[in-house]
Amino acid sequence: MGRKPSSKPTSFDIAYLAGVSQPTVSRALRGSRSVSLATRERIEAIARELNYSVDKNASSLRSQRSNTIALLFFEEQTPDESKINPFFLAMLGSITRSCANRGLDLLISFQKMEDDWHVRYQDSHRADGLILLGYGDYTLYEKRLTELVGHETHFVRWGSVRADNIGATVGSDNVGAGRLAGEHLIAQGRRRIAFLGQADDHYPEFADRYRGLCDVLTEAGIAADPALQINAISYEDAGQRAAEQLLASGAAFDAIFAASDLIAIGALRALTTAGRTVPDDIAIVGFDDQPGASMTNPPLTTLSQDLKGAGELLVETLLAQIEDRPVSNRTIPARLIVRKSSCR
Amino acid sequence: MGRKPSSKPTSFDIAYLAGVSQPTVSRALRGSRSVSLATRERIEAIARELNYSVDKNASSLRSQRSNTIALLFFEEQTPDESKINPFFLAMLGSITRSCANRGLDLLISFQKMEDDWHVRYQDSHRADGLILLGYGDYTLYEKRLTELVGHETHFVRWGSVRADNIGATVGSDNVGAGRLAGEHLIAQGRRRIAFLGQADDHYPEFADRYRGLCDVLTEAGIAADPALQINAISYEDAGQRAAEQLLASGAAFDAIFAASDLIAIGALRALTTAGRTVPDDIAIVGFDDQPGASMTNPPLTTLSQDLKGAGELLVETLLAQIEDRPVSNRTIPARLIVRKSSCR
DNA sequence: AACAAGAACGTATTCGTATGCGTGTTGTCC
DNA sequence: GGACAACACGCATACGAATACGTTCTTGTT
Repeated sequence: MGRKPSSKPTSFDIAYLAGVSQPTVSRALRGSRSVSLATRERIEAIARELNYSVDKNASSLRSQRSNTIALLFFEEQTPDESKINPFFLAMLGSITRSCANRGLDLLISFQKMEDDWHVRYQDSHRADGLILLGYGDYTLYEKRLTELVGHETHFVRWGSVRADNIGATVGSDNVGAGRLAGEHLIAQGRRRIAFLGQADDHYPEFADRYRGLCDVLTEAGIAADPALQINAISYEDAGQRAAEQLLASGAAFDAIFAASDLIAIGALRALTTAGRTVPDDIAIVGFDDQPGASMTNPPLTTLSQDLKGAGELLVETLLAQIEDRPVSNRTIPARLIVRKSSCR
Repeated sequence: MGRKPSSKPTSFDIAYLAGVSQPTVSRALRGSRSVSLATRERIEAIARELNYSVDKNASSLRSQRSNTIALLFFEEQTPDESKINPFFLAMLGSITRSCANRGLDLLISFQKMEDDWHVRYQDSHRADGLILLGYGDYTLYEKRLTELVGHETHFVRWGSVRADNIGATVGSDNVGAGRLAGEHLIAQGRRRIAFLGQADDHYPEFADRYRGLCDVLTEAGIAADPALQINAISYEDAGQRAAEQLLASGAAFDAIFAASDLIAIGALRALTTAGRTVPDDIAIVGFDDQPGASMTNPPLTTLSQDLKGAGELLVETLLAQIEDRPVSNRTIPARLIVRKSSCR
């Protein structure tokens, strides 16, 4: 049995004071059924009084479980600025909340892909698994992801959910969201709907949104016109340039579905500059409902992704993987937020 | 000596392969001078080949050092949304970078103050120290901070740097920044400069900015008019209301120094609505240089805080405290960004 | 009454690394 | 040539909690 309760109390100190052995303290505090209620309550009282807290390192070492997950951001852009995508920041909030609710610690890093994540986080037992948040060209990362799988690293990523994905994926139902946008615009009497955003495999989420739009157009008996799809990555300038390009092409259109709010805002500026009015001449629908979307002129109709649900699902999926429960990819429905920019 | 190199290699496996003892491996990998160069290189080669990585838990347990710091956000507002202050998000980026450079892990949490931080993070040896980022009424937190000091918790906070602060503090030179704003406006020929922002002890950073302005006015032989100071917390509506109040008061003024960009943007809107032109009638200077400050109409003159330096200094100060080196409060100079809103 | 089963613990050991202390070997200087 | 220091390691153990495996009482069963 331990002796004098020194500076930082250990489970031995508690054991001594409670007149039991150290393992009993450990069991009691973890709520094991094999400790009598009376003993447990006595131990808990002493622990509370001493302000005892389990040593995380000792606990993790013995149990081989850190109850910590690592959140890794990877973006290709970001020259050297700490200009983080606002969408992921909101996601960050939602993930921290989910973790806190489950008693998990959260490590974060914005390190580039060059590093050996599995070594740094999982092999060193810092974290039990990884959540990957990225944006941009996914094909660049496939090699890396394959490596992670090879090392039996637990991870979940946010992105476009497809059957052939490497690793577990959670993402918005981008196709469904594209449909919502299309249906709404058609209901508003629009027929010539342009899409501003990359539509190739390098940006699968954007491509999915475009596909949803095309599906709905086809079902409504409207042919999707490839001339109305203009590439744009998710920045205002890109949106502005894309809209200018669309205007310059001379193609007729009465609506724009932008793959992100930033693109939409850029397009809005280009249209206004060109003398087109929104929503009278052209309806616009954005994507993300980012702060500021409601403050444009006119306020932007957009699609809101369920970030709270996303964080929850990411953590839940990762946990399932860590605990060897069956894991499946999951999508989360998006919600249409109707504002002035799409309604005459 | 250890035996068969099993799944996850340990220092024993390496020791066995290198024909040395485990402690020698430990020392070699930590770069101890008491291991010969030849031996160290041999060990390093084997470690690399086995993809060995030191077990963080075992290491931290033995050395009583986690090489991890915890970043805690606390805001009073935030209904339940994950609406994080953009300024702190930028700070987050800068802090993660500093930590990465020093090989530190970063834990983050948005938990409210109710929790026992010192217990959760330091007493459990999750982290060696805490960085506190907050906004709003500091007086609310003093009790808590005193508690942290009482528990000998290592922490640094971001905020107004004053001699009587509880705990180590790092912050912008708000007084100096206020002076910069004042000097600039006076140089532009302005004489009646209003200040929009709280100026009481509950928002010491704002109060400091106001004081810098007042100092410079006094030195220029201009009496600071208390009627030109209107309270406002850091939101657009607050800024708008404050400006409306100022207009309604009938007080003459030819410039506004807003305690934050959000306040400035709100004020800008109020002025425009009231038919005043910026910068011809009224010059405006904001604070923070937040993304979007350059996109207002006219673009906003503002003060930019050195976030990169801030993250660096926060981490450095915390580390000094952890390692028992002398710690002193530090301020960081702000930089004036001149744009159209303040120049005729 | 004898025995099985379970409750409620204790004992010994384990997780993987870091560190205090001791030891053999070499070199060197007078 | 002997003494002493520096070097390069090994040995034993500590860090603090979790866990495999017994052991001791109860209690119930037939």
